[in-house]
Amino acid sequence: MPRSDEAQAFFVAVYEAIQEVPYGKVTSYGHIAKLAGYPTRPRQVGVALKHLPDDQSAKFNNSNVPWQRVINAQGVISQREITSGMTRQADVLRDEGVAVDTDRQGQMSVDFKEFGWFPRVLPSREGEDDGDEDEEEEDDE
DNA sequence: GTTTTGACTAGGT
DNA sequence: CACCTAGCCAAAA
Repeated sequence: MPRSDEAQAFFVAVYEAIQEVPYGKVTSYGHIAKLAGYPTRPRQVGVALKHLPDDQSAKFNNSNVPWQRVINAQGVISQREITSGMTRQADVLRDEGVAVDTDRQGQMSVDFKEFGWFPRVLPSREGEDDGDEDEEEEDDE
């Protein structure tokens, strides 16, 4: 629970933005920040998620906010204090049909190209030179 | 009160 | 490509 009203407003904006992420897709903290109207605070998005209530009776909680669809701009599930949380996130994503690959360093990455929400959050614009790019869908803003 | 931390990012070296 | 830095700002210490 945020202490100030201001922070609470931010939390709410973030949670609502996250609820817009479609099933089976992922997006970045930065993109959520922009969508919520606070383009300079991707970091605080992480804070909001960290404090997402488990309490199912709360207006926003870990079952009505698809927290698992938010990963970092590099397409990787961010490391956090509670390591098991990462595993759980990967698990839930796979359950949605999102392919999560774990590399040697224990980094769990998602192929943004295939599962990214908005194309503009792609970490890099590879493949545009040879035209294998699968082009974007449309979005609204 | 003040200081440190951190589920981030874009840009610079 | 691998690091480093500066912004960021709510929580926790």
